[in-house]
Amino acid sequence: MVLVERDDTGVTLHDVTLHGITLHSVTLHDVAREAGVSYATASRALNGSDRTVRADNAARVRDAADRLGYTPDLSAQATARGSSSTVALVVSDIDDPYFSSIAAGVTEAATDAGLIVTMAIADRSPGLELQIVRALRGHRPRAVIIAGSRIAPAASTSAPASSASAAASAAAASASASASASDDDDTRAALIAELAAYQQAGGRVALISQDDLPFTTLAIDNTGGARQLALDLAGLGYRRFAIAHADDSIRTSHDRRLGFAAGLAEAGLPPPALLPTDFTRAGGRQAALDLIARGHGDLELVFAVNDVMAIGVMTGLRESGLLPGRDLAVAGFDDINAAVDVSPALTSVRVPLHELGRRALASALAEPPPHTTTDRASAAVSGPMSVPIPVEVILRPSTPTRRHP
Amino acid sequence: MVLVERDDTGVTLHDVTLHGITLHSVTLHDVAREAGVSYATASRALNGSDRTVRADNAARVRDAADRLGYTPDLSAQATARGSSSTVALVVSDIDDPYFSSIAAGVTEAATDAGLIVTMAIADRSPGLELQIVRALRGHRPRAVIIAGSRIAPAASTSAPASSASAAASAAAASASASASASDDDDTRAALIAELAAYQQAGGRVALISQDDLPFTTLAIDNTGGARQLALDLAGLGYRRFAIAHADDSIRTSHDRRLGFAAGLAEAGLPPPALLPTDFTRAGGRQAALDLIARGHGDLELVFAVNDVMAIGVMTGLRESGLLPGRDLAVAGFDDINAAVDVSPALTSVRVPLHELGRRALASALAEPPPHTTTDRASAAVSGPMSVPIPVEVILRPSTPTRRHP
DNA sequence: TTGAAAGCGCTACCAG
DNA sequence: CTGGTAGCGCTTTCAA
Repeated sequence: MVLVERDDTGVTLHDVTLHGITLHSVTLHDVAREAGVSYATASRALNGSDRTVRADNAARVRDAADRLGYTPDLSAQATARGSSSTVALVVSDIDDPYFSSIAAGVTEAATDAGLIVTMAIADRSPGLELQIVRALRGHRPRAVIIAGSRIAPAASTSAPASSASAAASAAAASASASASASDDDDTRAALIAELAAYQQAGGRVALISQDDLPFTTLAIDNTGGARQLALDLAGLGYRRFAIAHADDSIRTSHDRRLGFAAGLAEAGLPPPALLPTDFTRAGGRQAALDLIARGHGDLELVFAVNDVMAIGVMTGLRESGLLPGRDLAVAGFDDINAAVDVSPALTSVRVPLHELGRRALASALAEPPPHTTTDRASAAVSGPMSVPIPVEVILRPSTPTRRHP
Repeated sequence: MVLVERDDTGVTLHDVTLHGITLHSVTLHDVAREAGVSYATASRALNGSDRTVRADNAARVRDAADRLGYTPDLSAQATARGSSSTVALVVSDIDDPYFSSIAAGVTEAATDAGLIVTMAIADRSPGLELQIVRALRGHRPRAVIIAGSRIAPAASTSAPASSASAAASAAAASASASASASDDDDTRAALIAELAAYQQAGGRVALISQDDLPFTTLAIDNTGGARQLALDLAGLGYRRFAIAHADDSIRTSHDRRLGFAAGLAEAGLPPPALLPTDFTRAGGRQAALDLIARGHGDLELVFAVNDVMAIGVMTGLRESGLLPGRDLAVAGFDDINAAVDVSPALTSVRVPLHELGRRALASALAEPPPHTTTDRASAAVSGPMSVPIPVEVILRPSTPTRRHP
């Protein structure tokens, strides 16, 4: 199966015939022979950590290496070393600007660290997410970063807002959330177990925006940001609000909704009307359509718990013949790139998505090892840390200063 | 370094102490012992291709495997098999909706094929792209998909349109393109060599929208789409056009520009004014600002060679006090998700990005092996194929039907 | 500082 | 159909 043929230049080629395909590549062996040193020395010169190779030998090896076009086989390195040079990134939906910005940050940081990222898409399903994390184990990644879990599976999504009044729908949302609670809890427990095992095996994990799991988490200040937004909007003169939000099983939605309500209360304003819907652009649009269809009364502003929804709201408003910003103000959360592309530009709460990605990787890598051979207790001592990610309100034309009549 | 300890359940744990970190994982060895069969049999039962394991044995092995929580070490598998289970995806900028949609498609298809994708970001630099492809080799991916190369490096980007008249700038753009041509050519040649070597080694490659390289390519019908767009727009009553385009070294821009001009000619209309600028949102905005600043005369419509630029144009128009669609129509190309979020919704040429990603992976995987051991000539016979990707004009409110005065 | 050789976890050959 | 075993390409001890 393996035939080693030598040509006059001393270059050795390994031709591995496999399934009828001929692979062909330069190995460390070839480099060593070409450089006239041993296998071990070549290894040390090229990828060794404790560098104890004489300068001239090292040079000859490096020389031979790139004369031959040698690239270390990372898989082999990984098996030999017991740890790979990859990090795994799990996102709900790479086609969502929120996640693609995070992915950009993670990838950038990984590249800087000499790591390469493997990406998987959980499609907003905790079940799939769990499955992915399991499959990922096989790659023995140095770290796994999960962005955007804790999204209710499709089945448990709240009933469309169209079918009921705001108040009734909110109740329905809670009900459907508890209906699937036990399934969700199972998945959640399994994910925790999986991640814990992975961590035990030396892996690092960082979660983005899921402060309810016992792992290092980058916690976006959803509550504080929404609260501040409410306060700032009140300062602009707004008095009557509605919130387009998703099922409470989506922590992000839940926290932002509560934070916003808290800010309103703090400003001495009445509680907002609730517009329960999906956590998507379509959800936002539908919420707006329904709202206008049944009459929005004296409502002045709709806060959607994320920008994608807010953009949906703007679209829905327009389809209903209303001009966002003028007839009804709109605000979102996340400050995705598109926030400045819509018109009027969208007021939002800026989350440093790109930076968040960078820091997620950094935090994971910086995590203390699970335990050293000598000190098994240390792991328990330094528990999962929470990295707070501050956010910032960005006022834009979608919420113009309001002159009260 | 390796100590094997056996506990009463028969489970064996390998504790590998490395750099002071203790890894810990279940190997095939453990599974084999737990199931009471040989190593080889366990391997066959779990991941073998030619399945010749007695049913009861197979069952016992599977059983043991998930009792122990065994996951094959993919790196080890890859070294042993000589081929990995990953595909590499190189995109210019994952935070750009064009690429993130493609990435979603590739990832989806990869998951379906049981492959996992490693992603790298070339940051729109051919140099970086080359570097990445080189680094990727180490992972021995089954296939590499490159989306969006042939983007001029920052240094050779055309001069800002603001500094000159449209005509003069166009000349400048060509000039700067040729100025950096030799550097570009070097990089290009190196990339081709690298990819060819990779292919020789059994790898598959698919390129998206770079029909000038000798590899399987998914060729978006840029020329035809732009031509059809021009024709349709003419049908709507438009007569005087401008094109916001980028440096001609960016093939995509070049082809779309020429296709559009051809369509105009075909419709018996005068050639478009040229607005050379950057291939980005900022570029589009700047082009619009400059255009309005020096007076757009009787211009009726601006075609930007991609949606991101078109959205920039709309923003620039608004900043100049013009209403896109009413005062000046705007059209783009790509039909990214955001095209329907802006207002008025953007007329564009739909490129099936998600599907494109799926097909890119499929095409790469379907590629004939470079050559079999017996038939070295076959590779030359079945050269690189070009997979045409049809596009479709989508008319939206940013280009309302025009009544001529 | 170097070379020999024993691993890493797994696959695939060869006898039986 | 099964077990033994020689690889895969690399790292890292261990003596020299």
